[in-house]
Amino acid sequence: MSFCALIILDLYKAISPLNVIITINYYDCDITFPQWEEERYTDGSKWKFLEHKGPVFAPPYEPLPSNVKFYYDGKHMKLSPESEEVATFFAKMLDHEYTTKDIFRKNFFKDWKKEMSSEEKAKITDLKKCNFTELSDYFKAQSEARKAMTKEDKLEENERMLQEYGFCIMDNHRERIANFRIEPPGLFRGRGDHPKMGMLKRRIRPKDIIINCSKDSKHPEPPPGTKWKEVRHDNKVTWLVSWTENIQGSIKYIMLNPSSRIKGEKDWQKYETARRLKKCVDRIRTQYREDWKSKEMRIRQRAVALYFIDKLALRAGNEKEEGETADTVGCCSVRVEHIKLYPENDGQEFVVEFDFLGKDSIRYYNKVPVEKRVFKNLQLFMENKEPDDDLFDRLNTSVLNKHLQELMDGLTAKVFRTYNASITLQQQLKALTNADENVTAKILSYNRANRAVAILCNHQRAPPKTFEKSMQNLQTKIDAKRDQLSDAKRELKSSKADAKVRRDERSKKTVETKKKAVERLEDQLMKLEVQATDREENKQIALGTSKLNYLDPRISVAWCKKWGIPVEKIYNKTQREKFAWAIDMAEEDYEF
DNA sequence: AAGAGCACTTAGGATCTAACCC
DNA sequence: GGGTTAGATCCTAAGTGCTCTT
Repeated sequence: MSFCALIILDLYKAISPLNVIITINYYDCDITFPQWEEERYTDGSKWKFLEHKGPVFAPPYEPLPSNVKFYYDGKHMKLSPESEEVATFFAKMLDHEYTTKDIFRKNFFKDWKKEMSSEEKAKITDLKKCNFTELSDYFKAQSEARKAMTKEDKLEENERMLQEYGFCIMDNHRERIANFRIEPPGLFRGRGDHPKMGMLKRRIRPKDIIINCSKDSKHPEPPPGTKWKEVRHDNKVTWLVSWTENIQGSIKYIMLNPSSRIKGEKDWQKYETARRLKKCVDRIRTQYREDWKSKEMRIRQRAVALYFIDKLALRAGNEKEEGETADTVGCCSVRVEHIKLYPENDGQEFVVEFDFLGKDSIRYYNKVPVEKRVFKNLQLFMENKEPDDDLFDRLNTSVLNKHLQELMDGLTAKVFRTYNASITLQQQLKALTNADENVTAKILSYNRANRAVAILCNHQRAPPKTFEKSMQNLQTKIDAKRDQLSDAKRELKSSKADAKVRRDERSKKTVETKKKAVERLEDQLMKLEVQATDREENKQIALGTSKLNYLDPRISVAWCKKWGIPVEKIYNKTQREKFAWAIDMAEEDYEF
């Protein structure tokens, strides 16, 4: 490398940590472009050039073959294609609990009727009298048939679509698109107790679609005989395609993959903000503790809420429109009914019990001892309130974030979650990693550190359906391995005795072989045992979310380098692509 | 200040695929 | 080589937080 190139590269490093990705992509890109400068935009624009092929629409509806029949009140009934399609959506979900729920059925039936012809509407008046079983069986058979399809056929089709629609050109790079397929029509499945479950999610047509690309690009053509809603050239946003969804009226987007420059840079920035919080978190903590004593109610509420956000990694808790979504809360929207105060509980003083549904209707349950001042404040906030009143009636997320912004540039409630997650990982890794242990044991330590974060952030999962069985299977394997090991040890012993008597090369060799066998078995047994521990501890905990969204990847990369663990053991291929910037940047001494 | 709209990140479950076991 | 299982990937809902409007 020439001296000049070195300087440029170095400069690059100062500007962007992503230089290597940029370089790699540069060579990967098979289209030549005017070489405008790689730079961080300072005017809020996100790109200069953007070209893509537009979205892939859901396949059109294929009417049922005539031998697959729908029955109403025991009698065969031929449905119009429009209402038949909606009927198939219900039929496909027949095995799901959803279809037994009152709200789901009510919403579905209401929307279904809108699609029916007037004759159908007159006839079909009771969902209970509808028999979808032939439809359901037909789709089950179809999915079996698809499974039987050769791997090659499926793969080829997918690969072709990916190559054609899965990439775009943004500035100088060919980038992967995250979701280039438009969501197919179907029945809306909200999470938890959602008031809109079962409603018809309508089919998206070209005239619903807004295309975003640069003026000087070749913009995608709509399917023959159709038109886009709009083609715009807004480089202040990162999305390529958008449409408005009919259930909540919100906008959906097609955006780039996490491996893209634009997402990677944002991700890196997020962790840099969290690191800046690290530098001033002591000051902020001192300040909110001081504010617990404030004369002003709103300041006390703000300070207590912030304490929870910091200590318990709660989400901010924006207000939600009633009746539009499931009833879930975060910190600022917690209600009196969601907490219980115990002046004394299990030998601890000033215990607060939290019990509420958070994001995705995941239950947050926690009993925590708090400072006396916090406790007294909570009592005060709850005075003369009904159970369904807001605990923090003088606070909302925008008030809180405005305050945080004054404490540190770029500080918002969610930065605390990122900060506390990452700092916890770093501390736990330090505490749990044992230099003398082997790679397997170290990885268990890593997973335990990861788990501590997942617990902090309340990342739960439903225990896998086959959990008990798979634990049993593993235990059987462990038992078998133990037996093998004791056999091998016995053989080793006897071969040693044998060698002592014979004193020849051949029996010495046998001893060596047997020794190797014992070692191998010991190693295998240990791996199985570690696996069992890991799996048991992970039963209801999801590690993925924190790994992907909250843990500064440079901490993990540095840990791998420090202990000689291949990074592949921690991050799979997709994750390595997403965190390429960190893998490139972080040295073993990296400190969050 | 409240509310709506928009853009973006975060989330768990469903589905697919590859690895493993007999 | 066929069935099972674990892990990867896909899907899209559900959050956060900012800006613009009233």
